Amino acid sequence: MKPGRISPSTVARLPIYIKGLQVLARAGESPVSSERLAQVTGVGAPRIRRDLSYLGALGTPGVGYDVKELLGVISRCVGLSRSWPVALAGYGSLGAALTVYGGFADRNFQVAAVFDSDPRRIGLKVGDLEVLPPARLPAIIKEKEISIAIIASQADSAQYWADMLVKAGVTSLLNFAPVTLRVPRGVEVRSVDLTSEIQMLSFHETMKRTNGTSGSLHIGDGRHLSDSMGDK
Amino acid sequence: MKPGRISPSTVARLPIYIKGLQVLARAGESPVSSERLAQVTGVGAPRIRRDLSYLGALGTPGVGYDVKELLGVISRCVGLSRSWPVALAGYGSLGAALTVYGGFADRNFQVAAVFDSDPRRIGLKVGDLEVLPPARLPAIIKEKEISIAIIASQADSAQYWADMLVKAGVTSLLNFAPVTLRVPRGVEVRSVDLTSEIQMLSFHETMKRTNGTSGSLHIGDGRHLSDSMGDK
DNA sequence: TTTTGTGAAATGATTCACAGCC
DNA sequence: GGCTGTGAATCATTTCACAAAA
Repeated sequence: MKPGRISPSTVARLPIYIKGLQVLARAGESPVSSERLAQVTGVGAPRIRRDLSYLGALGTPGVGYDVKELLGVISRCVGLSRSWPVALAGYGSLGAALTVYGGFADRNFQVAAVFDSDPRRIGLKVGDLEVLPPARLPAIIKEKEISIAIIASQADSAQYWADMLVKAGVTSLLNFAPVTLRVPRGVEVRSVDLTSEIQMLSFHETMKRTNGTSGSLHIGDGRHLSDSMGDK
Repeated sequence: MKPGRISPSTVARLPIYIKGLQVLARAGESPVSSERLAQVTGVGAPRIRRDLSYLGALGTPGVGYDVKELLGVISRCVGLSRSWPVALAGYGSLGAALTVYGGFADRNFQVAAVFDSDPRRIGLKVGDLEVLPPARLPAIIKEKEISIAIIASQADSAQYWADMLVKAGVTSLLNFAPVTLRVPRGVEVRSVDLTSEIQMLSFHETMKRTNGTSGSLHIGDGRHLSDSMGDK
């Protein structure tokens, strides 16, 4: 494979490996074989070996991978060697839940600014921050050098926030609103949609009831996590 | 293509088509060409035509697809011709936000039972339901014939809920906890993990800063997708 | 003329299988 | 003996390009 280029499917699995390795690290289990890591992550061992080979030769034949070292390499690769300030657009109950949620507890991602256009929410305290109006967005994004933002607004204002965030310099968006965002080239969008996810599940249930009762019918993209299609 | 078999990638796009078609239907735009639908959904026109061909011949050459008819076919296919009772395991702030959210407003999915193991939460009112302890789970799942569940618990109890739900008869799980769930064959799991999603974004940002400044580096799985909930 | 539906080609991802190293 | 890393094979998905339909 071409150096410097890691395939989307592989990128989608790196967080899974991180999660699995963290569990193993806490248990003091090291080294780990691709087979063992396969048990922990649910990803096939050959895929794991190929994915890891993209990050450089990391394992020792006959032994396996050193858990701490591997965790370090993957973490660095996905950018966890630094802390990322994140902007949140939309402070409804989902936005509020997200600020509390565990993902931010690890300190690699910090909510650095919260915006909402509803006057009843502007000024609310969020930890040591407060909810700001859209007018403040461009200056704050630049001042705090924020490049990642989460959109947790209503569907009808999601594109508005996306446009404003991108214009201000944000190049990665995590969208929770149920709309397809239009963004310029070079801006990465990950969308997480409860409706879509649950529809995929009801599709699965519908197939199980319609097609024969074959329990081995396997629908779903295998990605453990959000995605795409291709999820993921 | 083999009848009865729709590829995972296609399934992941059906909700996108539904969303796009709903927009077009509200605008009274019909018929729609694959090219037009491509503009609205961000999915390529040839992919759309092939995906739709899996559902049976639906379009009229030279004209396009009838929006209402197409919406009906896809909706039926993903199981939206009936209503699905859904169980929620874990009633923390995320769980609470999910019950409020838009995804459930369309009445195809209704929260039919809420469970939590924290005594301080058991008994809380959730609409006309109340939060129940794990001991009540098996009977309720059977009684209400629930086959789809959402896990919105902490990471450390997610597997516990998954095991209990599956044993009670649930065959589709939507997991919001940042762990890889182990489930038997035939059980479908979709995982939505804020941490993973945001790590994929920080990977993107890291690559942009590391590799040349090429703005066209395209990471991510291409799913435009979108998804879920607004912030009422 | 417009647009679908689909073989055929191209691209991408996963698995196999084994040489080479510890 | 055990396990990694990887070329080759397999499998899946996407795109191309065009014949047939309206």
